[in-house]
Amino acid sequence: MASNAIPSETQRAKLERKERVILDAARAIFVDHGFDGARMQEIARRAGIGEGTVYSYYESKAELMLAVLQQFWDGLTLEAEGVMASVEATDLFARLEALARYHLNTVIVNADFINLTFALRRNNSEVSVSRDHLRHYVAVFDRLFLRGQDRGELRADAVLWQARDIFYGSLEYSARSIETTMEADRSTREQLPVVDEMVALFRAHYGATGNPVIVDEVGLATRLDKLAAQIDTLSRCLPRP
Amino acid sequence: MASNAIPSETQRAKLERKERVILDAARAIFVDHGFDGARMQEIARRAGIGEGTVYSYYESKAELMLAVLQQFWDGLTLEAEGVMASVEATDLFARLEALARYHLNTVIVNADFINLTFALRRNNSEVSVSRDHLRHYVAVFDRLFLRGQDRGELRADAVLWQARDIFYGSLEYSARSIETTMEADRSTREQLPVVDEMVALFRAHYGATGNPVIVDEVGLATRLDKLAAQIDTLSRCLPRP
DNA sequence: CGACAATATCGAGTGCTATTCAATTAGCCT
DNA sequence: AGGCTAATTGAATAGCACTCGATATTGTCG
Repeated sequence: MASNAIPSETQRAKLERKERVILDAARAIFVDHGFDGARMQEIARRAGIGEGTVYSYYESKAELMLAVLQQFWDGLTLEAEGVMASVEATDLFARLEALARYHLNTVIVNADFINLTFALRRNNSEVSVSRDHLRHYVAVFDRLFLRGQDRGELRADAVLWQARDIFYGSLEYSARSIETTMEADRSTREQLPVVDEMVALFRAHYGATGNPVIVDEVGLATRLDKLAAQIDTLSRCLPRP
Repeated sequence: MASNAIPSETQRAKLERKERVILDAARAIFVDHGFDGARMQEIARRAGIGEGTVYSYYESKAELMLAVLQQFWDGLTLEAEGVMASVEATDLFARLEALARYHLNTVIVNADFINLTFALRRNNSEVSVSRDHLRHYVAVFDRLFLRGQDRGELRADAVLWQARDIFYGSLEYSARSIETTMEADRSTREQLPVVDEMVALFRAHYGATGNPVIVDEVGLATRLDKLAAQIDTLSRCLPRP
C-alpha cells in the first residue's frame, strides 16, 4: 500500500484522491444495498476503477465498510461539537437539549448508517476500531456532563457512563420507535416531546438537589394564575393613554 | 412444506420433532460461529440429516436464523413473565427492579443472541417478524407500567413508549458497557448499581408527585417573570387609590 | 530522450457456500 | 405386493469476495 520510496506530493495527492473516490462510491453502494447486498464489482465500477484495485487500497470488504463508517462518525463528531459551540447558552440543560435534539435527528436521518454500524458487530476483530470512533463521538456528551458536575449543576455522585448509556440508549431506541411508527414526516413532528422528556428526566434525576432551580411546579402555576388575575384587574383600572 | 393431505398425528409429531432437531442444531452452530461463520452443511450434519432437507423446513439460512431467534425471544418472554409472577411485592418499583435486573442479566448472558438479533437487521423483509417478537417481549414492561398508571403510582401523563424506550434502551447500552469494561465476573458485581440507578430514575421522573399535571418549569418561570415586569409597569402608571 | 525499475491497475481465475433439483428412498393405503 | 405421494439426499449450480500473473503507468537516471 504505502511505498518505501517517498512519492512526490502530487503523487500522494493523487492516491488520496483515488482513496476518496473509492470511499464515496462504497458509501453510496453500501447505503443503497446494505453490507451483504453491496457487490465489490459495483463499487469498483462506480469508482471507475478495476475490481482488484480496490483491494490495494482496502484489505477487504469489511475494512472498506469500516473506513466508510469511520468517515461517517468522524463527521458526526465534528457536527456535534459544532452544535455545542453554537449554543450560546451556558445553561447545562439547554446545551443538553441541543445535543439530544441533534443526536436524535441525526440517528433518524442516517438510520442506514447506524444500522450498518451495528451490522458490522458480527466480525469481532474489526469492531474495536468502530468502537473507538463511537467513543470519540460520545465524548461530546462526556465533556458536557463532567462540566455540569464541576459547576454543581449535576449531582456529584452521578456515574458518568451510566448517564451516558441512559442518554444515548434511550435516544437510539426512541429514534427506532419514531422511525417505525411514523414513516413519513419524521423530521420534526414527534421528536420534540422525546427530547423534552429526556431533558426533564436528566433534570429530575441528575440535577443537583440543592440547586436554586424551580422544583414546585404547582406553586409556580398558582403564582402565575394570581399574577394574571392581578394584571387583569390592574388593566381595567388604567385610564386610556 | 405442509402437506395437503392431513398426516397422522404421529407423522405430524415426527415432523415437528425433526423441526426441533434442526432448530437446536442451528442454534448451537449460530451461537458458536455467528451468522456468516455458520455453514449450512455443518448445521445439517449436526442435525443428522442431509443438507437439502434443511431447505424443506426453512426457506433459507436467514429464515432458519429467524426461527432460532423467535424461539429465543419467546423463551425470554416466558421467563420475564415468570419473574413478574414470582415477585410477591405489589409495589410497582420493586417489580420494575426485578424486571430490570432480569433483563440486564439476560442481555449480558445471552449477548450472542442479542447481537445476532440486530445483525439480522440487514435483511429488510424479515426484520418485521423479529420485531413482533420483540414487541411481545417488551409487553411485560408495558403491562407493568400501565398498571402503575392506573393505580396512580406513576404520572398519568407519562407516555408509555417513551418510558419503554428509556427502560430498554438504557439497559441495553449499560449491558454493552458492562460487557466491554469488565470482561470477567460480569455476573453480579457491577450490575446492581445500574439497576438501582434505573429504578431511582423512574421513581424521580415518572413517580406520581402530588400534583396532577406537570408543566414545563422553565417556560413557567419565563412567563412568570414577564408577568411580574408587566405588573410592575402597570402599577407605576396607576393613580394612588 | 530512452531504457530500466518500481509501482499501480486490471480482470479473468480460484475457492468457498448458500441454494436447487433430479434421482432415490420411505411411508401409507388398498 | 404394488403403486402413489411426500420426504430426503447430495452432487451440481450460481454468486460473490478475493487472488494473482499480466499489463500499463509513473519515476529516475544516464
